[in-house]
Amino acid sequence: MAAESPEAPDGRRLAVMEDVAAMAGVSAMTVSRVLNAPEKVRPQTRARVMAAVRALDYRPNSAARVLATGRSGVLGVVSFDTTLYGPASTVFSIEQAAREHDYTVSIVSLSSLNRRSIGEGVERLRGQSVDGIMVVAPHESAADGLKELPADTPLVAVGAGADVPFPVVAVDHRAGAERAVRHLLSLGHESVLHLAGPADWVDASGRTDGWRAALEAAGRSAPVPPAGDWSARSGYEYGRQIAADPEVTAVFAANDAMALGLLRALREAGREVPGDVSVVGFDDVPEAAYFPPPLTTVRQNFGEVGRRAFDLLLDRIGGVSAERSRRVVEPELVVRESTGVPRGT
Amino acid sequence: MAAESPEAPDGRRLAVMEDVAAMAGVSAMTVSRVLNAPEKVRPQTRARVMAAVRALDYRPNSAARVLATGRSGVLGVVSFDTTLYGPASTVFSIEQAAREHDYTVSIVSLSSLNRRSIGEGVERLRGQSVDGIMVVAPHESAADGLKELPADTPLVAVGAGADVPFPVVAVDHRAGAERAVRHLLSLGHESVLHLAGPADWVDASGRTDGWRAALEAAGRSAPVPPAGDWSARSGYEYGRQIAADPEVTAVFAANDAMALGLLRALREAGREVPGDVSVVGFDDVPEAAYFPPPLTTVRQNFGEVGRRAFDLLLDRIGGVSAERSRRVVEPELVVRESTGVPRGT
DNA sequence: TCCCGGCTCGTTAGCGCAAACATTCGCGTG
DNA sequence: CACGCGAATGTTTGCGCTAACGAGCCGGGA
Repeated sequence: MAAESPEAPDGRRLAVMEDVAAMAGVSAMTVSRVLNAPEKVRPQTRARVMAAVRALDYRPNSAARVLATGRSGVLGVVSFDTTLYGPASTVFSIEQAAREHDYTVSIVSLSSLNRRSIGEGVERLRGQSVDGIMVVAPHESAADGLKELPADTPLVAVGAGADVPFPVVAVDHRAGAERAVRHLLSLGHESVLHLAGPADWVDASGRTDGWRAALEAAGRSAPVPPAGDWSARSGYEYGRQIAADPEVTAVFAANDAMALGLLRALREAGREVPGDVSVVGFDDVPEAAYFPPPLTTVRQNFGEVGRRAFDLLLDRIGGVSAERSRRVVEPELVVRESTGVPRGT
Repeated sequence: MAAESPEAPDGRRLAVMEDVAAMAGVSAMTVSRVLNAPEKVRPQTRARVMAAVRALDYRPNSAARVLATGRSGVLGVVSFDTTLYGPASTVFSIEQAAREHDYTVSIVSLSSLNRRSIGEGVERLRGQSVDGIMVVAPHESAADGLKELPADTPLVAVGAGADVPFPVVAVDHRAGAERAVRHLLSLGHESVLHLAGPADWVDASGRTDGWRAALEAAGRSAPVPPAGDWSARSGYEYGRQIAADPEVTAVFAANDAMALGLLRALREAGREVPGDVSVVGFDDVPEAAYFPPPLTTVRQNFGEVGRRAFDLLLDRIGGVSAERSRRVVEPELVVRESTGVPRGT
C-alpha cells in the first residue's frame, strides 16, 4: 500500500479515473480515451464521460500518466543567473514557447558557474523525469560540463559556443559587434576602443572577435582589450582610465550596463557624448533609450532565440537527430544619440 | 502494458530498482531503504547496495515515487512577467531557497494578467502534481483570481495585497515610500510630487499610500498623483510636463526606470538634479548607482522575500495552518546624489 | 534452557494510468 | 438471414516505487 489518499480541498477524496468511469457507467479505459483520443469514442459516450469529469472535478494524475507513458510534458531549463537581462529574457521566451505547446518548464538557476554546477543542474532535472533540457549558460567553461553528458540526451544548448556536442541556438555576437564597429568607423572615427565582457563568456568573446575583425578589415590595429564584468561599475572604472586621453573618440562596450558606467565617467571628466566620444553598447535593455544620451546599441532578439531553441528541442525529443546543428539569430544595430562624427571631422 | 522501455543514453535499458537489488543480492525494498532511510540498513548491506547503484548508474524514477508517496518535491511558481527586475529577483531567490531544500521549481510566467490567467497558471501546475504553489503577482486583480481557489491549497502569495485568502509575504512599500518622502522633506523641500506606478499594482498603491501618509503627516496636501507604467518612457513624459514648473523641487518616482526617464527630461529642460530638483526612485536596480546623477532610491530585499515565502510554503505543505498570515520585509532607503537641499534654502 | 524484544530484511499489495489485446456490437453484404 | 468486418468498449497487465506488515535472527535475562 502507499500514498495516504490525498484529499480534495473540500475534504473529500480526490476523484480518480475509476470514479469518473463509475459515474459515467463506462470502464476506466474509456475515460482515458475520452481524455487522450476523443475521436475514438462515440460522441454520446464522450458527453457522458465529460459530464462526470466536470461533476467530480476530475483531473488526471500526472505522475501516473508519466509512469505509464514515459513522457512527462516537462522541459528542464538550466540557466545562469536569471536576474541578468539576457538570461531572464531567454528563459521567459522559452517558457512562453513551451506553454503554447502544453509543456511545463522546470528551472534550475545557477548563481555560480563551473563544470560541476551545470552537471548537477542537469542531473536534478533528469531526476524529475523531464522530457528534454535546455542549458542557458553562455560560458566557455559550460562546454566542458556539457561534454561530460551522454551525447544523446535530448538537450539544446542556448547561447553556447562552438565545440559543444549538442545543437546550439545562439545570437551572432560577432556580427552584431562588427555592425557596431563599422558604424563607428563609417562616421569617421580613426579607431574604436573596446571594453570586453568577462573572459569566460561566449557572448564576450564573440563581441570581441567581431570588434577585432571589423577593425582589422579596416586596416586598424586591435590590441587585447580590457575586460569588465558586465556591471555599470566596471564600465565606470574603465571610463575613468580613458577619459583623459584625447585620442579616444569611440568606445564599444560589450553591454549596455557597462556603457552606462562609461557614459557617467566621461561626463564627469567633462567629455561630451557624442561630441568628444561616441559610445556603443550591446543588448538594448529597455532603459537604453533613456541613457544620457540615448544609447546606440545592438539589440538581441531573445524571443526568437527562445522559440528556436524550443523547436529544436522538440525535434530532438521526437527523435530527430540534429547533432551539433547550430542556429544563429542575427542581432540588429539600433542607432540613437550616443554616436556621431568625431570632433574636427 | 505501457511505456516503451526507455533506453539509457548508451543504448541499454535504464536500470531500475530491481536491477540494483539483483546486483547487490538484496530485495528491492532494501534498495529503497538505502536511498530513503539509510540508518535502517546495516552499513555493510548499505555499501553493497550503493556500489550497485553506482555501477549501474541507477537513478530513481521520480514519477513512480510520486505515485507511491503522493509527494513530488516540486514547487510551482506562477509569476507575472519575469523579465522585470522585481519578479525576476523574487523568482530567483525562491528557486535558490527551494534548491537548498531539495525542491525543484516549475514556473509559469504570465505576460498578461487577468483573473483567468492566474487560475490557469495554478491549474497547470496542479496538473503537474506540485507539492505547493507560489503566486508572484503584485496586482490588485490577482486577488480576485486567488479567491476562486480552494482556500486550503498549499499556496503562498508573494507581494500580494491584503484581502487574499492565503498567507502573504510582501515588501512594505508604504514604509519604504514614507522613508523616501520624509528624507526629501527633511532636506527642506516644501512638497514632493509623485509619479505612481500602474493603478492595478499593489506595489504602486502601497508606494502612493506611503507618499501620501508622509506628506499629510507633515501637513502638506497630497493630490491624486499621475500614474506611469514602470517604463523609463513614462517617467520621461512626466518629466517633460513638470520640468517647466519652478515650484517643483522634489519628485518621488515609484520605480528606478521611471526615475531614469525623469532625470533625462529634467536635464533636457536644463534643470539640475539635485540642484533644482531632487529625485528619488524605488527598487535600487544594479545600475541606479550610475544614473546621472547616482540615484537615491529604496532598496528591496528580494532574497529575504524569497526565503520567507519558501519557508511559509513549506509550513503549509507540512500542514501548518497559517491562514492569512502576513510577513513583511522592510525596504531600506539608499541615499545617493540625486537628492539635496532645495535651492535657496 | 527457553523466551522475548529489537534489529534487519523480505513479501505483498497497491498508487493511477494507458498499451496491448480481447470482446462485443452494429450494420452492410451476399 | 447468416456472415464478416470495422468501430466502440472492456479486461488484463505492468510502469517503478514504497507503506505496511511479517519473518528470521541475534543476544540477554529469567
